[in-house]
Amino acid sequence: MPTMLDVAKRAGVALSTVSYALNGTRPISEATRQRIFAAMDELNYRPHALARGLASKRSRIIALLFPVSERGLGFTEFEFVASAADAARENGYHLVLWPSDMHDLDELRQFTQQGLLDGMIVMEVRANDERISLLRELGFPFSMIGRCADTTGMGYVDINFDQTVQETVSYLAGLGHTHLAFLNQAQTLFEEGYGPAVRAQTRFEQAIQAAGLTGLTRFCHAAPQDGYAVFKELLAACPNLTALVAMNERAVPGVMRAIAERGWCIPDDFSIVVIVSSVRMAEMIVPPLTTSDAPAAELGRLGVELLIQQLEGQEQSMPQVLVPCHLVVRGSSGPCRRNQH
Amino acid sequence: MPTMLDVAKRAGVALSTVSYALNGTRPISEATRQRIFAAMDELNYRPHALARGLASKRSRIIALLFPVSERGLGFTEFEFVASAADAARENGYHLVLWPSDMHDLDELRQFTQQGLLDGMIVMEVRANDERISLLRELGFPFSMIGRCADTTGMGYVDINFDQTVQETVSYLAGLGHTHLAFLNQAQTLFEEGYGPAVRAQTRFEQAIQAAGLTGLTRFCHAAPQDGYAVFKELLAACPNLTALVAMNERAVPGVMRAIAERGWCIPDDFSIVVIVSSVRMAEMIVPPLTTSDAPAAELGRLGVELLIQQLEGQEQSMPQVLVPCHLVVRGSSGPCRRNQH
DNA sequence: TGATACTGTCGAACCGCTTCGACTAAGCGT
DNA sequence: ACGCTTAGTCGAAGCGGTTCGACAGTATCA
Repeated sequence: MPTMLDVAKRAGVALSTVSYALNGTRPISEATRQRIFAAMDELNYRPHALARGLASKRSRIIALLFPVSERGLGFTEFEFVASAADAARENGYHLVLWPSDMHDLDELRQFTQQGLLDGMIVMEVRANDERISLLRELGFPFSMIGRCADTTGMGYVDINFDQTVQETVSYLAGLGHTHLAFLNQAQTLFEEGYGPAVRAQTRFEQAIQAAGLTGLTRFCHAAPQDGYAVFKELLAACPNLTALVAMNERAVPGVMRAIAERGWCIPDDFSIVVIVSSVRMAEMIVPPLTTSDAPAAELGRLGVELLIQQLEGQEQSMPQVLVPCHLVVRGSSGPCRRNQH
Repeated sequence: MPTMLDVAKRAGVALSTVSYALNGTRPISEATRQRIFAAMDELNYRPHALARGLASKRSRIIALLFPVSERGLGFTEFEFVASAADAARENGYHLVLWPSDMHDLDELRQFTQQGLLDGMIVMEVRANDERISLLRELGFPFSMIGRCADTTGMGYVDINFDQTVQETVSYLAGLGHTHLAFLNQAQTLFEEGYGPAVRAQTRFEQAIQAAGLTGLTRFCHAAPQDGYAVFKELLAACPNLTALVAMNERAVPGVMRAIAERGWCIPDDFSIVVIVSSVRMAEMIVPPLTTSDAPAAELGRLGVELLIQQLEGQEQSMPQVLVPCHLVVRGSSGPCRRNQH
C-alpha cells in the first residue's frame, strides 16, 4: 500500500502539501494539485483511515447502540438498521453495530472512551435512561431514536405517536366503531418508561375521551399466546368491543385466532388496525392487515443524519424530529356491523 | 483522556513496559505489573483503539458485507446480523455494517484498501461471485456465508441444504404424500447461481427421484401475489399435488390464499412445509406453519468466528461448516388425506 | 567458573496522517 | 519604493500506541 509520502515524492512536493491538496485545508495551486492527484491515481493511493483518524481525532466511525430487548427483533428493526447503515455510508461514515445490555453502563463508558467513535445513536430510549445521562455527563456526542423525559439540548428522532394513534382512532370512529380496545406492549416496558408504550397509550385514552367513545387498554407480551389470552379477557370485559388498535405485532396472530374461534369474520364482525407495524407483517397475514406503518427507514436515516450534523455542524441547534406512521387500509378493518342495536 | 505515557510516569516505568504489561508481549515482573495496573486504574486509562490499530496493523474491526438484495430483508437476516455483532463483540472485535451493491467492485476495493478493516464477512455469496474473486486476488481476509463454486482454501459457513431438503421430503413422503412441489426463489437468483436456490432445487429433484415420487419445481418472487399465481399454475399442472415444500417465506401467504379459495383445509387437504424459514414467520400465520428453521444465529456467529480464527490463528486450515435447518412440525402439515384412490 | 540463556526493562524508531509555524514570492495600496 | 497581506509550500512536531535491539542481572550447566 502506497502512503502519502510515496505520493509526495512522486509528485515532487512535501508530504504536507499532499495532505492539503487532499483535504482542501490550505490553498494549493492548480498545477500542483493536478500533479498530486495524478500521482495518487498512478499509485492507486487510498488514505489510511486509522492514521487519518488518529491524527485528526475524527474517526468517521459512529455506532448504533441497539438493545437486545424483550420484544425481540422484527422487520422494523432491521429496516431501521439497514437504512442507518446506508445513510452513514452516504455521508462517508462507518456504522458499527453495538448490541448492548441497556443497563451495563460500564461497558458503555468503555466503549466511548476507546477513541474509536465520533458519536453514537441510541435506540429504544427510555424516559429516564441511564445511558443518556451517562453520555451527557461524558459530553459524548449522540442522537436518540425515541426520547427521554428531559430532552433540552438533545437531538432526537421519534415516531409521532400522537398523530399515529389519533389518526387510527379517528379512522375507526369514522367507521362507526364506538367500543375500542388498545393492545399495548408488555407492562414492564411501560413501567420502564418505554416511550412508545407510554405515549401511545396516553394518546389513546385522550382520543377516546375526546371522541366520546368507550376504550379499554391492555398490556400484552410479544407473543401470540399472550395475544390470545389477553384478547379473550378483553372480550369478556367488554362484549361490545368491535375494534382493536394493536401496537404489538407479534401478539396479533393470537388475537386473530381468538376471533376465528368465536366464529367472527374480519372485518365484518371485528376490525383490527396494527400500528407501528410493517408492510411485511401486513402482507403475511390473511386477510392482509390494515396497519399504520412505522417509518423505520426514515428513522434510521434521520438518526444518523442528526448525529452527523451535530458532529460536523457549526450551529448548535439540536433538531427534534417527529415522523408520522402511515395508515394503510387493507383487509382487516371496515365499518362496524355488529352491535347495531 | 490519559495516555500510556501518563500511566508509565505514574508507575515509574518506561512507556514500552506499560505496553508489554498490557498485551503480555514480553514477560513483566509481578511487582511492576501490579504497579502498572494500579496506575491504569487510578487514571481510568483506556487504550486508544485507533492508535493501537495504526501501530499494530490490526484494527480489530471487521465488516459485514450485506447486499441490498431483491429478496428484501427478513427476520432471518436480522437475526443473522445481530448474532454476528454479538459474536464479534465477544471476541473483542467491532462489526461494521456495509450495505453494498453486489456488483460495485470498485467500492469494495476501496473499502478494503482503507486500512480500516482486518477482514470481512461476505453474505449471500453467488456461485461465481466477483466479490470473492476480487478479495482473493487482493489477498484480503474474508469468510463467506454461503459459498462459491470453487471453495478450495476458503472458509465458509453455509446451510446444509442437502440435509434440509432431504429431511423435509422424507418427512412428507412418510406422511404418505406422493406428489410434491418445490417453491423456489426467483428465477434470476437461480440463474445468478445463488446457492440456496440452486442447491435446494437440485437436492429436491434427487430426493424425489430416489423416493420414486412425483415432483414439480417452480420459481417464485418473494411476494404473496406471485405465490398465489404460481401455486394456482402448479395445481393446474398437477391436480394430484398434496404437499408443498416452500423456500420462499414471503410467497407463502399467497399460497395459503389460493388453498383457502379452493376450499381446502390445511393440513387435511394439503400440507405445506416452509424451509429455511424463521420461527417468527411460523407463528405469524394461522395455522402455525411447519418449518425447517434457518439457523440464522448460528450462521452469523460462525461466520464471525471463522473469520477471526483466520485472522488470529496460526493454523491455515480453512474450516468449511454446514449447518442444518431444524424441522419443527406445527399445524401446516399432516398425513395425506386427499387422492386416496 | 566462565560461557549460555533467560528474565525484565529501557530507549528509540516507526505506523500514516494532520496541523502548526515559518518561509518565499508575488500582489497591492499609498 | 516600502511595508503588508496573501497564496503556495515546506519541515517538523505530534496523535497514542507497538515493537525491535540492547543491556543489566540472575539462573543454569558442563
